[in-house]
Amino acid sequence: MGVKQPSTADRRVQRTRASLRQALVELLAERGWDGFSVQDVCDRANVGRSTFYTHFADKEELVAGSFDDLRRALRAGLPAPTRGPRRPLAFTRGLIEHGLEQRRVFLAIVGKRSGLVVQRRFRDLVLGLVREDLAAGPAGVVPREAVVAFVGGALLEVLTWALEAKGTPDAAELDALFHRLVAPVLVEAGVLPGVV
Amino acid sequence: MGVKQPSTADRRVQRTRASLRQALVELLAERGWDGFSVQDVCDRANVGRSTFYTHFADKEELVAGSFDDLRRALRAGLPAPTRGPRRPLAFTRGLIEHGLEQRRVFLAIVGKRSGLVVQRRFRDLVLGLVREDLAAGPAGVVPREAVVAFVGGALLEVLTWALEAKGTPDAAELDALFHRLVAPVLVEAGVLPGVV
DNA sequence: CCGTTAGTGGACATGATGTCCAGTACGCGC
DNA sequence: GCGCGTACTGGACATCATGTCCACTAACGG
Repeated sequence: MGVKQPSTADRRVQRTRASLRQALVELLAERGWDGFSVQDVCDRANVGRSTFYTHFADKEELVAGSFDDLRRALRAGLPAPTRGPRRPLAFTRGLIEHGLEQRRVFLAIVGKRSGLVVQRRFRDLVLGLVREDLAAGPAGVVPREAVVAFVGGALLEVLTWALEAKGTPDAAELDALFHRLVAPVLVEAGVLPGVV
Repeated sequence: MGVKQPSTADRRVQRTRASLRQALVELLAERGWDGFSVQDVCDRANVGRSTFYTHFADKEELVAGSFDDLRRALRAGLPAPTRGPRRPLAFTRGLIEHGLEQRRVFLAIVGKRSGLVVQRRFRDLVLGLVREDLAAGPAGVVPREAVVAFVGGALLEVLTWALEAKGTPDAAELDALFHRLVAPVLVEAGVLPGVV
């Protein structure tokens, strides 16, 4: 899997990797996943192609790290756990904001010019966040994973819809819209205490 | 786009295309989208590779036809419009049944060994069916397309979850589960007349 | 300041794609 | 049935991206 022979400490290594990641994100936004080759990434990053392969096995392995960063950012941005009833799926606000800000990149991830690996990775990230969030709540009547799939899928597609929409939607409104639709689902699933 | 110079009437053409489609579906189920080349399809179908290109521009164009067939099958399988209130999203039953029957193929379409084109095409198919279905209902408070995205995404992921689950789920139960979760969404969106 | 480690760039093998063409065989209409 | 036309054959070609390898150079860190 990992081909990372170079010792992470070395400055040269850090600069090389940073350049490559940067170039990758730019090219992804500009041309879509299939729109550029490893050679292109190296050209833009000013890195020899053979160097690329001493760090990453392929484009996919390179992109993986960026997703880890994103995941960390989204988890970090959560509001402090206040007292009282926790608002479920609070992370959606950050996700939606981030998505609308970095619209070009997210469109490349989620849109029709994406690549399977990228899309799948993003989907796993979103489903993972939903899963973690719901894990905190009470067990419901419906299988937990079914609810995760239902809610995660809905979130993914609503976000995609918003990103592909013509105008620039408002993050707050969009988040409210999603929560309006998802709340009754959580109640029905018994995950959220609601009108019994 | 279409490279179909051969006249569709000719028997040779029909046999050739049928063989290719058949081989495609088999290979898709066996090896996943990236697991085989145009050459492989031709070998299995007993068709010259150059012949392939006189019919289709690439693997993607070949697979497109199969999806058209699937869409037609799913629309045809709907119950006759009985009097009284129409049950919304009735097509899900057929979709789920079909998916569980043809599990291997569907896993190849929806699973992690799929290809972007295939997944995207299937997603469009499902969202299209949802859109058509909801179009029949009353306009709601929430943007129609948002509801389509929400419901379609949820359906896609629940189906994926079921297909990837270890055991063999029951189609009827699964359909009931989905409808249980989706019903309150339709009510909230104002698409389904419910408890006001 | 020097030894170690990373980066360079070019060569090479591989494998898939898509195009083209001359020859063959098969279906269709007469 | 027969022959005309069209589809299929298969192999050659050009192209392109991948991934590996290696001898050489540069720069980091102790």
